[in-house]
Amino acid sequence: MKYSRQRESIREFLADCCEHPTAETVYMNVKKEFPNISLGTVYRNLSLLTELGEIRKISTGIGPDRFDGNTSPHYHVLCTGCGSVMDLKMENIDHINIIAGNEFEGRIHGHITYFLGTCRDCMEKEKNKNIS
Amino acid sequence: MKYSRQRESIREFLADCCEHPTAETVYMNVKKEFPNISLGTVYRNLSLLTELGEIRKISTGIGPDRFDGNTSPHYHVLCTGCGSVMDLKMENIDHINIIAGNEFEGRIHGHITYFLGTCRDCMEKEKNKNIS
DNA sequence: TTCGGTGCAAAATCTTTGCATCAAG
DNA sequence: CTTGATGCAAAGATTTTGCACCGAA
Repeated sequence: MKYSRQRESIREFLADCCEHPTAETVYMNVKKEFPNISLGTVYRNLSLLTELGEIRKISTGIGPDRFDGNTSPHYHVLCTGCGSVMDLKMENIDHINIIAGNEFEGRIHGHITYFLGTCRDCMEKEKNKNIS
Repeated sequence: MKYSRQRESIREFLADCCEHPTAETVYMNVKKEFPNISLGTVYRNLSLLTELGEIRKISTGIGPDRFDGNTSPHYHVLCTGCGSVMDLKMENIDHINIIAGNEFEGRIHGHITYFLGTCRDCMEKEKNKNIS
């Protein structure tokens, strides 16, 4: 594959970014370095990097897809209050693949899981609402 | 909520349908009974029924959302070969919510999980390809 | 020089919505 | 009657793609 400065910039942005930006957010940020970059290029490179396994795509079905520069195996929580996506520090749960495979007449390769929850900030807000 | 024959037909189709149709597929089928029904009405009712908990929405991020008339707790496999979505008979894995909550500074309500796999048909096809 | 990558804009895909009309209560 | 639901079509939101040009090798 041929090198491209735009792709490199996207990769770097995702590596440094601890949130889980959408394509649009990546676009806005990479635009600072490459004012002429187009959204199409961002999408093309995000797909490419996802296929190469250099970044991960997070699809929750709620709003646009998000991307994660951290490819080490880990899970996410989607806060149902504010919609933010956070990393989750937790032990491996790959055993659920075995459980799923027990009565399935095919092969299970893996799973996609994200948790639904309420983040600390939203819990605060709830608490304050109940007081007032 | 006011009764509507269209909504009832959508609900019935999903209850009888053992696949996991997309909105488009629901539309095509309900059209047999209500030739004038519009896709907008189908979407409106699918959202409504999902909110009421009478059907479930399955978002995999691959292709359009799918819907499931079976609301009893169960999991799905997405065949990476043919894209079909199948029910999975398996024991409850709600303990992963506890695991996820252990080091999270908020509350975990639940999880969305689907498995990736190869269905029996696609395994057959793979086998035949290797022979020929 | 070659060929893959880019920018741009148009299109494709999926879903939601405004509005006049229809039908359930 | 009243009000929510429908049909239709237009618009929204997100993502993909065709094509001429540019830049990495």
